Amino acid sequence: MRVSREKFAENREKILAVAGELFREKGFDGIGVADIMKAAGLTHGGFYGHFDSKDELACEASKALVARSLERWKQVAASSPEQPLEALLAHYLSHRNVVEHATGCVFAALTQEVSRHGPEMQSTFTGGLIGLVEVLEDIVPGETAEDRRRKAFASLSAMVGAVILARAMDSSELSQEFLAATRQELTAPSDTGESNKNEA
Amino acid sequence: MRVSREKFAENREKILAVAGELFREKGFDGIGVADIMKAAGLTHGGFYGHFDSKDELACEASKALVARSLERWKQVAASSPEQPLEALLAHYLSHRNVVEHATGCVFAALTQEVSRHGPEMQSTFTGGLIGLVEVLEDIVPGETAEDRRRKAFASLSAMVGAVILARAMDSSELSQEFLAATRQELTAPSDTGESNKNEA
DNA sequence: ATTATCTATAGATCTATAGATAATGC
DNA sequence: ATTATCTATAGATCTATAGATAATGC
Repeated sequence: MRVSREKFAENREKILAVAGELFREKGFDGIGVADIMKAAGLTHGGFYGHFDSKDELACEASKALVARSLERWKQVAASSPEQPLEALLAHYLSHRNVVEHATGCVFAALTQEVSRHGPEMQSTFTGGLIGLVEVLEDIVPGETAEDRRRKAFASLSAMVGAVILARAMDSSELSQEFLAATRQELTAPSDTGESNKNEA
Repeated sequence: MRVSREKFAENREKILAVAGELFREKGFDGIGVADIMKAAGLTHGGFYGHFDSKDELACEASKALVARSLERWKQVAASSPEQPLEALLAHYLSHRNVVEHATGCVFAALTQEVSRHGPEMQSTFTGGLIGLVEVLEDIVPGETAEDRRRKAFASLSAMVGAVILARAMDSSELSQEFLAATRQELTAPSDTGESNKNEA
């Protein structure tokens, strides 16, 4: 029954990968250790050779997901040097990210549970989200660094918020409306009433 | 042990009120029927005289919270006829709404769990969120109804997103930055690069 | 010999129910 | 007599552990 040292490391990664999907799909409380191990092709008892507790798994899986998400954002932004913001909005505010919970954005799936967990998980999410803000700071328009930082925080709020609200809709038309409206406002905002007062 | 018909109705309301707070604080899966009843000053077994199941309670409590939230938004907007949007942003993007989960916005607390529940709860949240969009449609700036509807969807995404992300931060300075940036961008957006090209 | 996994289970927790209890309301 | 609540518990589920098993690696 024992496996090689290499296979052991592979099994750990498999558990982390499967847990990352199941946590995003069902929430930290919505899936048990036994079912995660079964999905990884292992038995329940073997879990505790890899992790001390379910909470440790939740922290490790979150770290991996947050790191991967940040890498992905940097890739997408770098892949379109002409229009990095537009590329990121198209990537993030997508139908796929609304319906595919298990493989979609970790922040859109699990952020509301973070404050109910320990400080380690909160630290992971804080670092990841500020990382995304820093990606946005370099690509949002704005004359001063202060303008861009403010716009980065507000844009990230709108992006994650739009996907979370789109996921709560019971109609795909309404989901799409959250995505399209946010995408458009973050690229070419309509009149704000603060300037260009050329109303009828 | 039996109580009057009037007290029975009072007890039901008490259960709904206590459940509304505990669900928002700990999530639907984070609190049990026994603890909800204890918090309401009743015993576990008595619960099933009021509701058929925990899921029915979750639906009823959500309906009440969503309805109350919508009422509150209308009140706040109506209370400042001169600057209804500014009043709503100040009300919603507040420190209180970040730290007081049990009494704060139901959407900032529970929206991520909605898609894991049944269609009834999804319908409740959909109706509530579209109600908030309609409140915003009447008070956001914009020349056409289409502009305002788009801005309403995008603004709601940003508002709810900002509170959710602020709640995940492990530093109150960063929480505040999400709130302040979103509030400012939704009232007086900075340069977008699409117009007013007066850069250095 | 060491160790990664498996089988089996302890102990805790959770939803829901059954039957008893006692106060209400016809 | 009806019924709202209480006590007690059944049955399911979940985390974590103990001890057995068998393959690896010194």
